[in-house]
Amino acid sequence: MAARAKTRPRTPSAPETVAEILAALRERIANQDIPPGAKLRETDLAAEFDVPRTRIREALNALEQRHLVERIPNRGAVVFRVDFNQALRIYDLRVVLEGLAARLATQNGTPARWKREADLFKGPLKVMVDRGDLEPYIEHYEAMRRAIIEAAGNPLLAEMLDTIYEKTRVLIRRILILPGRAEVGRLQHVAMLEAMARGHAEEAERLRRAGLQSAKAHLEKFQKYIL
Amino acid sequence: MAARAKTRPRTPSAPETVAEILAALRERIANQDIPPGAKLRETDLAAEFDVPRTRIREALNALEQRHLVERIPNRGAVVFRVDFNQALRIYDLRVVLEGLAARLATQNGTPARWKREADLFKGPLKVMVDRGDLEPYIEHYEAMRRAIIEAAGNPLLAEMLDTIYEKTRVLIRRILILPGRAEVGRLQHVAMLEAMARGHAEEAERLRRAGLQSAKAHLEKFQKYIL
DNA sequence: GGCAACACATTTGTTGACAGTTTTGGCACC
DNA sequence: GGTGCCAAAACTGTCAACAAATGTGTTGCC
Repeated sequence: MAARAKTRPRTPSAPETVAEILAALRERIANQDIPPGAKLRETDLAAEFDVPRTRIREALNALEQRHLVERIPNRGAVVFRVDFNQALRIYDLRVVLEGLAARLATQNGTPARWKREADLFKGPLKVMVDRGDLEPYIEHYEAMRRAIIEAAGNPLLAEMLDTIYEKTRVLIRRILILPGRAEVGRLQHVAMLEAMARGHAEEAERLRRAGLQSAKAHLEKFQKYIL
Repeated sequence: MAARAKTRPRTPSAPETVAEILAALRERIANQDIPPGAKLRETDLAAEFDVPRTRIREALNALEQRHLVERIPNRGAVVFRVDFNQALRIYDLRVVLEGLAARLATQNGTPARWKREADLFKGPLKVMVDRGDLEPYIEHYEAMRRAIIEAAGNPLLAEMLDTIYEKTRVLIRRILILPGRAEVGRLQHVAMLEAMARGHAEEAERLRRAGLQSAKAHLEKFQKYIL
């Protein structure tokens, strides 16, 4: 799959289409490689990606519609800054949307799938948390989360969660690093996944909501350490 | 407010900016003035609005991102068709998002506001439903719904609900016309609004969710009459 | 030395023109 | 009379040049 000369004559890592440029910029903003408040100059980006400026403009339009950048007339695009209140509002949305995802995933997926996931969180992932080895734990958490959203089978839901998750991705990591938080979260995930393995959709939804509410409470409590 | 020569030299009803054109097209698609499957030709729209084609293109890009039109390469934009399964998925989203809106509105708004609304649904609006005078009833229902979303005070939530509501606006009307449905819905709204007036946020959420679940059930039951 | 005003450079916004692709209409052939 | 093919028209996709606005640096005056 490395060399498909027809569709991609250049190196695979060079973004050229609007969609590719958009994805690259979304990634950078979500990782805060481009920090909040930073100005995105069209000319610079056009030079960097080696594409006409019009294409950059289209990508910036898309970012604006996702509220990842703010467009100030005649002054360009600035990376949106998520303040504390907005972060809380995003958590309110995550509570209900991820709750829905858990319910639908329970109805659509096989119990065995979630049983396997629960065992992971009880075994290897517990060891990681105990060791304070959080990076691989976070990675697997995100994979589990994506699996649930995927299994929910509602593309519109998936897109909404994408849109809001990328806005708080760095925040989520900062919450997880708080003392004791990772273990609390892990136990909540185990409880939810076991409910899913038993096929209890409503209970899975309730547990997912409770887990995110408690994460939100942590955010409020430790606001000054996070934002 | 009729004649502000500075900011709007022409008649107020002539859309010129991208935002205005976008709003006009969204309205037409939501009303099915432009029916699903219809092709939107850039040249025609440019001529109709008397703006350069590039501006139409930008509006179409925005519509594409909202999944209101589908862009087929070199073949233009086609109005998206919401099939039965997609309609059900949209209802799943409405259930949780409008439930959240009801909960937040209860927490943020004044009880008197919701009491007044409940009385409307018990008095004048009941008369309308009994008479089969559904058009003004629907109009007030939508106003009440907007008031709740507004009071929820979460712009991102408001935007998400906008995005999905406009896709099923015509469907909602067809469900409401089903025999007996309007009265069932009215009673559910009364129950929810009274919970809101009592300040019972969680109960309001639960009732809103139940109301929309029952609307979804109607949609499933009478699928052949609606789609 | 500080401040205001002007001119220049930089950046964003807008548009028409050109290129590529699909559709349509007509014509010849079977 | 129907069908396949070719050419022309119509439409979308791409871009580079032009226009407008903003920020910056310099100069002159108080």
